Amino acid sequence: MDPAGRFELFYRVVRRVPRGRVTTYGQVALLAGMPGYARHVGHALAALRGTAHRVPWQRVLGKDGRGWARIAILDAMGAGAQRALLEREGVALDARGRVRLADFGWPTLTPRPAPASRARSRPRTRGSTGRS
DNA sequence: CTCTTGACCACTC
DNA sequence: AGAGTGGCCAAGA
Repeated sequence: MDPAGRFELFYRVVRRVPRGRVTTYGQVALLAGMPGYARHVGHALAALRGTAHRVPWQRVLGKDGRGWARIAILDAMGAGAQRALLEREGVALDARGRVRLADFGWPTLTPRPAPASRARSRPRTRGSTGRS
């Protein structure tokens, strides 16, 4: 398949993000069936700059902490543009530019109130190389 | 071809 | 809470 095919896989996932919602690079990679490839999602979206696309790239943020996401674009202008677009969609960003996934996250996560016992059970077991 | 950087993520100190 | 570290893989210099 053509090289762009792989990116298309990510784009397809991003396109599923409804307006007014946000997701994270890692989540996109996971939904695309390529866990651990969050970085590639970033590259794929970066490749969209200035090109004709219908990918809501602004709805993809970097994960910040447990239930928060944050704009990960290094370029100040790109980051500003993303923030503006998100606000226009109704996504409320914190003073620090963070978004609460519990409110705007996608897909809708199961509301998991922090249990009294610190049984975290390690949500991401990406220790394995995932190869072979 | 090697080295560096990157729109990442999670763990550790 | 902030900084450092390791890991993943791709693209650009």
